[in-house]
This record gives sequence, C-alpha cells and structure tokens, in this order.
Amino acid sequence: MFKINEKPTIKDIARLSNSSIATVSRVLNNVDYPVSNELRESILKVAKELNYKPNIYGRMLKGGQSKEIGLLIPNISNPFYSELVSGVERICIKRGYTPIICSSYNDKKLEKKHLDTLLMKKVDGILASIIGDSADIIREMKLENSKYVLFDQNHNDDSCYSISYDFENSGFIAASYLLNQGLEKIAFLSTPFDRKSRQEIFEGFKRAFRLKGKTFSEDYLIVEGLPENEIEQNAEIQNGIHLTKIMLQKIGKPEAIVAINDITALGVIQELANRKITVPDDISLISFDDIPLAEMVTPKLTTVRQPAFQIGKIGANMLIDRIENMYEGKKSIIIEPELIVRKTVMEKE
Amino acid sequence: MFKINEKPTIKDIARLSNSSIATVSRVLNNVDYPVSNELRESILKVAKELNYKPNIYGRMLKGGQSKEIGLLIPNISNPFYSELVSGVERICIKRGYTPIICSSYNDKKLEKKHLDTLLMKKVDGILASIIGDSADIIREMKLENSKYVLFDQNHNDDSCYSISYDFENSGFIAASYLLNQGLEKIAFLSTPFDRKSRQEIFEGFKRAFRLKGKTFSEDYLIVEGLPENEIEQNAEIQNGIHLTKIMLQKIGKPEAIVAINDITALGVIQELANRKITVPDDISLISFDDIPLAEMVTPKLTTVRQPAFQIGKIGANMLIDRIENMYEGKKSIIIEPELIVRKTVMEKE
DNA sequence: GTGAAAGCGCTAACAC
DNA sequence: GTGTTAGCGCTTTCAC
Repeated sequence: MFKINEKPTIKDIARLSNSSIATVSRVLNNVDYPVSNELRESILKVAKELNYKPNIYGRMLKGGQSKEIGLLIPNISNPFYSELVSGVERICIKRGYTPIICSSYNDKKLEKKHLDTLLMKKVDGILASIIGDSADIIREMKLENSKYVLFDQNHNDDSCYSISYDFENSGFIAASYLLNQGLEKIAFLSTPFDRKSRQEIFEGFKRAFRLKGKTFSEDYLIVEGLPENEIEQNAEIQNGIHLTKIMLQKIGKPEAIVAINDITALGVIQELANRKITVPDDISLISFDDIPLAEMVTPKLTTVRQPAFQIGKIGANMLIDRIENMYEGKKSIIIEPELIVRKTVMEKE
Repeated sequence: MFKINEKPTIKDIARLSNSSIATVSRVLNNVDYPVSNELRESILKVAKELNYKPNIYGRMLKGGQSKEIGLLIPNISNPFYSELVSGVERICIKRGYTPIICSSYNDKKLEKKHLDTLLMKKVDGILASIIGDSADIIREMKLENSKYVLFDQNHNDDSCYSISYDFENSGFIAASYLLNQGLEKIAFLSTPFDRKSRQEIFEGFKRAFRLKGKTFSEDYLIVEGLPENEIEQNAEIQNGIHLTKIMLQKIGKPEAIVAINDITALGVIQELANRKITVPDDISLISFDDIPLAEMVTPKLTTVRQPAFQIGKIGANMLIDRIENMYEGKKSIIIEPELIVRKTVMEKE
C-alpha cells in the first residue's frame, strides 16, 4: 500500500494499477496519447479509489502556470472595492483562475509586502489599484516580467496596461445635470486632490459651468480631508460629515452639493439631517460611483455611475487575455460614466 | 550567466558566489548553521543583485506549509461577509498567512469546486461558511485531513471546530428592548427558516414575550422568500421590500418590526417610505448584524450587533492556532450579541 | 502502447 | 565550515 496518512501520488496509482508513472500521468491529464482502454480504465479506477488529487506543486515546479492572479486593492471592506473584486471573481471562475485578494489598508509597507508575496507565488498576473508609489510597484512587476493591469492609476507611464473611468466626463455630467435643473449655487465637496481622479472630476465640473456661460465661484469648492486612513472603515463617511460642517460654516446653504463619492454623500445627508435640512427638499445632492448601497438607502442616491463590478470584469478579462497572449485591445481602456437619476436631486417640474 | 529571462535560482547564486547550493540555502533561510561571514556576505550580495526570489513550489514539494488558508463564503460583495473577510485578513497579515477567498454565490456546485481547488492547493486550513450540504463538505475536508473551522453552521457534528453567535439571545434582546419601550404589536420579518440561525433568533424573540407574560400572535410572523439567490446582489433588500408589502397587506401597520438582518431592514424602510410611513415615528424597527452601513444611513439603524469583523478575527486565530498545533480553546465558540441603540426605535420618554 | 529516467528548485541528511 | 547528493510529485523525452 501507499504511505499511511499521506496523500496518494501517481507513484501509488502506478503501483496499484501495474503500470508506470508516465502512463498514469498521461491518462490523468487526458493528454492526446494512445493508451489501451483497459489500462486507462484500471488507472482511472485506482485514482478514484485513492481519491487522488494531483499535487500542483510538483506540476508547478516543471514551470506550469499557477492559474492564479493577484488582486491588489486598498480595502476589501470598502463597498466599491468589494464590488470590483466580485467582478474579477466572476471572470476568474469562468476562465479557471483563482484570484488572490490583497488589501493594503492604506499601508504602503503592507502593499509592498503583498506584492512580494504575489511575485513569490509566481501568480500569472496582477491586477492592481495602487495606493503607494506606483512607479515603484510597476518597476518591480516589470523586473519580474509579470503581466499586469492597473486600475485607475496615476501613472505617467505609457507602457502600462490600464483601465479607468472618464472622470472628467463624470464631473461634467454631474454639474450639467444640476445646472439643467436650474440649480446654480453648487458646492463641490471633496477630499484632497491627491488622486488624479478627483482633480479630473473637478475639471469636468467646471467645464459644465463654462459651457453654460456661467462661472464657478471657488468659494464653493470645499476640499478638506481627515488624513486618508481607511483602517477606520467609516473614514469616508466621516469626511462627508466634516465637509458638510465646513461648508455650512463657510457658505451657508447652497442649492446643491456635488460629493466626490457615494459614501461621502451618505455623510452629507447625515449631517444635514442632524440640522433638520432635508435632501432633496432643501438641498439637492449628487455624487459618484453608484455602489449598490446607493439604491438601498432612503432617499436613493442620484449619482454618476462609475461601475466597479464592470471595471473588475473588464480588467480581469484584459489581464487573463494578456496572460494567455491573446489580448488585442487598447493598452488603456476608458469607461464612460452614466447618470443615474434617483431621489436626491430636486428636478425642475 | 544564468538563463536569460528566467528567474535566478539558488544554483545561480551558488555559481556566482563560488559556493554551493546547500550553503546558499542555509544563508538565505537564515538557519542556525555556521557559515563564514565572508561567504555569507558574498551570497547575500549576489542574491540581492540577481533580485532573487525563492521559488515556493520547490519548497512546497519538500512538504512545507503553504502558509495559505482557504476562506469559503457565500458572497464577498455582501457587506457582512466583506467585513468578516476583513477580520480574517488582519489576522492573516499579522500571522504570516495568505487567505484565499472563494465566494460561492449561492451555487453549490461552485462551492464544491472551490473546495477542490483549495484542497488541491494544499492550503494549511480552511475557514468556511457553507451554503450547501455541510456534511458533504466536512467529510471531504476530513478525508484530506485538512484543518478547518466553520462559521455559523448547521452542523450536528460534534467533531467540528466552529464559531457562531448566540442567535437565540439576539432574538431575545431585540424583542425585550421593543417590549420595554411599550411596543407590543411587533411583526417579525424573515426569509425562510432554512438556516438554523433564523429559527433560533425567532425562538429567542418568543422567549422575551413569554418572560413578560405576553403571547406572540403567529399572524405577526411574516416569513417569505424570493428564492435565495444572491447573485442578484440586492436580493436581500428586495426581500425587505417584499416582506413589508406582505405584512401591510396581512396585518396593516404594527407598532414595531423586527427584521432578520440590516439589509432587509433597509428594504423595509424603503418600502415604508414609499407609502409615506416614517421610521421610527410611525413604526419602530430593529434588526440584526450591525454592518458598517447601519450607522451610515439615515435614520441610523438600531440593531443587535453580531460582529462580522470580530468573528472573522477569532475564526482566523482559531484556525491558525489549530494549524500550528497550539489551539487550546473550546471546540465551539459562541459570540454574545449586543444591543446597539440608534435611531429606528421610538424610545419611551 | 508502455516504461525508464531526467529534471524542475528546494531542503536536509550526510560526507568531508 | 562547506560541499555533495537524494528526493519531494510531476511532466516529458526517449527508448523499447
């Protein structure tokens, strides 16, 4: 018999089926190779009896693919990213890969450590939304000539495959919609513009004003941030509360508010409610992302959809296509945002 | 030189540092073994120059630990589970493990496939919240003599390590709190009692009535379910909406509602709002879980905390302790729930 | 059709 | 202190 309490190997199968490891390997891998039916049956029978499971490490050593991809994100418990992950997962399931999910919790050291782990595991590729020095991370991935695709990154590096939203247009859509409802005193609430995305949304926002022949007064730009530390998972909502307080103090009640994302918008609603100010009756509110929550809360959020699930799916397909050397699309994919009208903006009747 | 475009191995390092693979292995593993400083320096220098990363597959083949644990859950994009995952992740980071997260999306076939993948990867252990036939899954894990810990499972199997909440007490706490506020016409809204947890919550709920010398009229028990299919990610909130409609039709407006979880409660609020019924002014509402959302929405949810993050942390520690043969706690850990008073229950003044 | 044997990168037992 | 070597489970080449 084979070793007690040890996993059976092809050797055991070979012995018990009176054949050789080579033949067993051929049969089990269903490789296109002539094997007598009799032997084949016998081998399969023994394999089944032993409840044989191949040892992937033996296989990997021969230089196989790990069929794993790394997924480097800031925080799995942020609904935006858990949606993104979900999209990646679906594609991975369909295409036979396992995603290794790593949250860096806004800790650059940890992010680097995760990267090292992934590289060591020799994952077939990496999907990353980097919080730290992206140049650094990219360099390392290149060094290991790992395949990778970046989400929404601040990279100036043309050599990277990436996927992102058209943030400028997002901002434009939001502002245009408000202006079209006759709302003009609009406050823009955001955490600091340290990510390109936020700056771009603001640029599009201003473009909408320009196009209507109006000017945006910088007094209405409220940018402030608790230092970005998402370990406190409700940091973003705290930002919304904080920004609202500052806004009310600086400029009083505007007609409408643009919040940099849905979670921030939730904070805005909460702080306004504290002061008996109702959305949308007293102030209209629009934000960005359209996380699933957006239509679960009351009132349902009017928002500009930047679909996390979809970007996850597209990104995963892009990466796997690259891994399998069949990617033929563009190096940089841009997803167009979409206005989702719900209940937080008072519409002109 | 070593092979172009290939990863350097200890062989390459040995060659370039004029030593042997054994010595290289010793130095790199920092094993307690005498090596001359000169050689050590030289080896480390070469390793660094080559940007050497050990191949874990070679190591694993020798029977090492994978330092991975499997995490089998229903759905990563459900906030409850993304919190749980987050808890597991923290512990894994601290203790040097990588969690492999697998969502089964309520598909039993997929769950089984994930399990096979995990077993094949020879993860050091598995944390599981099983949706399918748990006996089946447990049998397989035992067969592979894999270490495992179950979350909140319907297992009758005493031989299992598990962690769960005291659901009966949760139900008791919720009902007692409402009754103490003078609320007596209380509806209980839940999806079908196919999980032990829901039945237990209801038992505790009834116990509170009994203890106050009151009886709960079964008319007020509203159990109904869209077939459980969380692929539609907002299935749970739809359940809340659906249950509310049925309730209003069957019994009209109760004084208070107990909803089986926070997301369902969000659906309740939404449907009531549609009909201009306000929480808590017209109807009080309490639910279970205390997902982060619960205090982000307006009104903030009064709920009985069944802390997902904490259960994730404890479960991960339990599993890793078992893996490292240092677990000394109980086979079955029960977490006590806690009442979190916020804004959805009208308090007696 | 089938089997023997080399070798993937690493660790560890053994030899010097 | 250092080096040689066997062997982990598998795939694959080569020989029969």
